[in-house]
Amino acid sequence: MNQKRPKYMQIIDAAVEVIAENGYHQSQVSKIAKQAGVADGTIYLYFKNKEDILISLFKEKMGQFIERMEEEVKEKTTAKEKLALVIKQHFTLLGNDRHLAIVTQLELRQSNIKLRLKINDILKGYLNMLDTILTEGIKSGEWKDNLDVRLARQMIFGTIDETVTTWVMNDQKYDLPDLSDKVLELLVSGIHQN
Amino acid sequence: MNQKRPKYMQIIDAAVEVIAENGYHQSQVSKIAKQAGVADGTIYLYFKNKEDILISLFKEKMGQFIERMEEEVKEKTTAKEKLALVIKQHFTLLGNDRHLAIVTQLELRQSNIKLRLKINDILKGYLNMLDTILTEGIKSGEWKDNLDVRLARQMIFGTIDETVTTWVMNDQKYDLPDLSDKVLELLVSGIHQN
Amino acid sequence: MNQKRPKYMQIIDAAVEVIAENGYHQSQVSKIAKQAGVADGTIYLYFKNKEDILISLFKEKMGQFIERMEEEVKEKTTAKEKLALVIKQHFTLLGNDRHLAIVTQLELRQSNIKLRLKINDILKGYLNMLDTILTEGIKSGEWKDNLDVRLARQMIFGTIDETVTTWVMNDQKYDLPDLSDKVLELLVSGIHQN
Amino acid sequence: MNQKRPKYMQIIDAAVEVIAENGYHQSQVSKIAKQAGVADGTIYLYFKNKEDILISLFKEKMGQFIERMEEEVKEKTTAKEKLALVIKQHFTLLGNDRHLAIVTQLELRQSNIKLRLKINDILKGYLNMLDTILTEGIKSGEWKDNLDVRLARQMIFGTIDETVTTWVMNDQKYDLPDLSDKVLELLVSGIHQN
DNA sequence: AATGAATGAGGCTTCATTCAT
DNA sequence: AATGAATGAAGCCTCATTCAT
Repeated sequence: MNQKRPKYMQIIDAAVEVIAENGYHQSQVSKIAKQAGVADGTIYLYFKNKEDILISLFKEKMGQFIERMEEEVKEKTTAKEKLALVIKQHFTLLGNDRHLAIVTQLELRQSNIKLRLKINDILKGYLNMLDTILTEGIKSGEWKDNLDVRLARQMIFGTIDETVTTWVMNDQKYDLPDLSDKVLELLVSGIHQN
Repeated sequence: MNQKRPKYMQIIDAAVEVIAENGYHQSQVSKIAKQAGVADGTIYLYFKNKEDILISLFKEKMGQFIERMEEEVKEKTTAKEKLALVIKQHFTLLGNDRHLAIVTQLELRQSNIKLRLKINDILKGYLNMLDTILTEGIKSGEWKDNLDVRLARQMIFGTIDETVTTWVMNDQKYDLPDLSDKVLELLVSGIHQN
Repeated sequence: MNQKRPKYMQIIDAAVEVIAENGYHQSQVSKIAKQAGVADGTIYLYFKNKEDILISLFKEKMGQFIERMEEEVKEKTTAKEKLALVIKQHFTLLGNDRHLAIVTQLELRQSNIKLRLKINDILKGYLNMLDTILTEGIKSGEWKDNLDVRLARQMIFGTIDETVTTWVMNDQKYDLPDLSDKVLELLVSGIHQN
Repeated sequence: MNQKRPKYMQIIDAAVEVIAENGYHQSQVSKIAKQAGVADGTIYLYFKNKEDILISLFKEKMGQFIERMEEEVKEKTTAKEKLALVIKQHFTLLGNDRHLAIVTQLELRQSNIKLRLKINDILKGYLNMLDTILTEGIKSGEWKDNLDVRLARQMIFGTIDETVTTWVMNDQKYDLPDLSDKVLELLVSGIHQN
């Protein structure tokens, strides 16, 4: 589909760039069209409306990322290895694409609730994957057997998300993937001595 | 001051209610004024502009909360007790005020970057408090001595924040303060067996 | 009246100063009240509304000036002497009071048509005086006997007014009363050789 | 350009009409758009903001007039003939377009100082032309050789302007171009006998 | 499939005026 | 006579979307 309709991805990539550079509220459709090298009206041949651009953007960028990761996770055996992979990949994806990181961590969150609920739907796959890893780890005896999976998943996702956001807000001064091991260790062992 | 200028808090409370019920982008100044029972122009006797209402809202509600908590934290002795208090209080404040929770977790995040940076400034006090608790716990031997304080703080804040947001997005179906102990335990001991 | 109600002139003088320094559209009633050292509401004990301040301002400042000049003109004998006096006095009044000059030449003209018609009413006395001087000069043989009094008056007033306005717009760099003789000569003899 | 962008002149002409009929402060953008038969937003495809409409209005109407007159003046030989042409044309332009006369003499003067300074810039061409005519007349011996050019120009412009304004304020009861000869004679010979 | 000129709804803020004290 | 907190009407401009070409 993308090859047959090359302008589709062209517009999405333009949107990421424009939003990252101008901010969500300064990213008018006309600006995205200009950056994509198409007319304003052309946008509406590929997307229903502006919101659809943003949802599609998230779906394309994160959806593909999640699918790919689900594949790779299968190749790991222990739950800890799987969790390590998720963290590493998450940090690597955004650590290598500053524009995408700015858009997902800061700009896209300025959208209205309706859009954010749709974004959450896309994230469901990610969260389900975390749940699976957690459930497997409990079964295998790696994790506590009385672990509250939902809370644990919120801790994992909340920690990853907050770590990326802080990194973005600090102007990406340090290397994000470098933090993977320490974050994994924190999530697995907590902060206490021993 | 608030007693001498009753309309100040009156407007802020109205803003919380209006934003929680109508959403950030559907909360016109005129709507807030009507809810507060004052004329539109009266708003501008107490606030510089619309953005100032939102910053003041966050400052009053969260700022006071943070100050109060800093006092209470001093009365606890161990770092774990202090962390337990913070989590409990945080969940209790927002768990008891659904409107405020909606506003802080969902609506206020739709504001522009400039406003969010000002909100972050107010949150600094909270984050500093967490850092202090972490540093003390390291000194006292409660926490790992090689703990990365910044990452640990991001885990704690990210977990608390994500837990509240999930609770809000699930229409507050369950009791938030009830989760305090489990969340504390997760943060302290991690997810692994033993 | 002015001595019994000292705040009346106090407010008018404040208005001149505020308008000269801030411009017509930046001269809010509250600013004038503050400059006059009275409360906003007090203004309305002395003036019907904001427009009334401006009309009164012009009436007091120009009205008195016109009356005084009408007296002084009587003491002169020839029409040319009378015209010379008018020009000299006009230039001197405004040349010595830069604030008043700014207000009458620039700021007050930004008022709406209704106000300007009222200002024109006050100027009637001035224009009538010019008409009288012109009529007398024709009778005495000083001026052309086929002189169109209305046109001649428009030339005289237009020239004086334009001269003052240009002086104000040039930041009052040169001395205005110094120009009196040359302006008189131009009006009397025109620009042609001989 | 005007033929290729017909809406540009359409909007300017609408602005003249609306301002002449409703007054400067009652001429909302929406009213001008309605009169021009376009949507409000269309205004902003052709003008930066409301002020820009007014500046453009003056530039188009007076600017073109000045340019045309500069051409025609060249065809006259004596300074007096040139001055006669200027007066005649000025009176004819505004005498034939009552709406434009109302706008330039009354309404546009209510604009703020910033706008009026821009209008003055456009008038510079006109004033320079007067200066040139005066300088040439001095050289040719038509005018006094000790003539103060600046003052003479202020007399000429002030007289023309005041004559038009009086005509407008008197509801254009008499014929303006008819006054040209008498005004010329006054400016050239002054008011005195012989 | 592509264009881009045209549309028109919608809200923050100012400030002259009032009136209870 | 004096205060000053409160009122509330009113308009410029942006930008997502459409549609004739």
